[in-house]
Amino acid sequence: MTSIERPASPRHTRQRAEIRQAVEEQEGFATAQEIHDRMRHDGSGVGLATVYRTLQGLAATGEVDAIRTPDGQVAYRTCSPGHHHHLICRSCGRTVEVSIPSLEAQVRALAAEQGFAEVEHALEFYGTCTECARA
Amino acid sequence: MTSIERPASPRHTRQRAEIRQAVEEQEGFATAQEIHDRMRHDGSGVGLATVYRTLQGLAATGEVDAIRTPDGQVAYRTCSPGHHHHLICRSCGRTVEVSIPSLEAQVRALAAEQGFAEVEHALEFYGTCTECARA
DNA sequence: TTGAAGATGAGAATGATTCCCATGAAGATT
DNA sequence: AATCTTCATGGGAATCATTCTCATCTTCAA
Ligand SMILES: [Mn+2]
Ligand SMILES: [Mn+2]
Ligand SMILES: [Zn+2]
Ligand SMILES: [Zn+2]
Repeated sequence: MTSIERPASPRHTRQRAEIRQAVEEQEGFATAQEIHDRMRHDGSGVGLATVYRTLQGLAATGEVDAIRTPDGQVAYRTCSPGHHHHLICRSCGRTVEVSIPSLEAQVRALAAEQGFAEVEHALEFYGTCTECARA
Repeated sequence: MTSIERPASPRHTRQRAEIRQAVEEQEGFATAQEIHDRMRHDGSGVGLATVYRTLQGLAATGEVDAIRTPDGQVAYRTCSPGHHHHLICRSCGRTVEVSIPSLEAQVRALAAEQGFAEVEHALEFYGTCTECARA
């Protein structure tokens, strides 16, 4: 039998480095297009498709977090390691990482109770931060 | 000053009735396109745009629940009233409604703690149900 | 240095959702 | 019931984020 293809470790390229840096510099979440725009504005010539591909890759390995915004777009951000969720300001994008240990426990309990396996969950909070509240 | 436009109560039309019924009959969540397909298959001549518009309206009034699937599409379902979340089977679509009182409390606490206002959250669980597990 | 496996970029293609607008119905008013 | 105003409908075009294609570079192991 042939062995199952294992994803080779990604190659180190200038583009990948630039993209990684762009995501690290930014505050809050940004979409592939927004990141690409900023890179372009800063003189980079990286292609949009490459930004999409690379961000997906980084998200797959957990190097960056990906969420789906309420309007359906995917947004990325460099986050602290480990499982956590986000409290995001709808108007300015300010993001606070939050972890809810008791929730994680209940999720496992509920899943087991219902006989569900391999349960994943995505939880994001959207609100208005103090700053934006007075405006 | 002019009064702010208030959304007039929607008119009762054959299409709206058909769509409402289609959503009620279905099990689990379905996208506008899936619902439209099924209606078409059952002899209805309702237009796709109308299905999209109507489902959005029903979701806005809370008459149906709308969620965004992991792959980005919007799916609808008739649910029991009140705030709750869903445990959804990735392969067969079977859906279980769950409510997590302690989570709701912590959300309010976290929001207040961080000074965020008008915080909303969406939480859905995706897993494999017992049935689909043995297959 | 070479070559094979990958990565890139430009533009085309996709696909869900929204828009547009001419036409058809709902419902309030005579 | 006839009329009128307003909203709803539908079908096809338009959007727009994301993915795909593929010819052309790069990386990196040998
Ligand atoms: Mn985070
Ligand atoms: Mn429900
Ligand atoms: Zn803010
Ligand atoms: Zn199942």
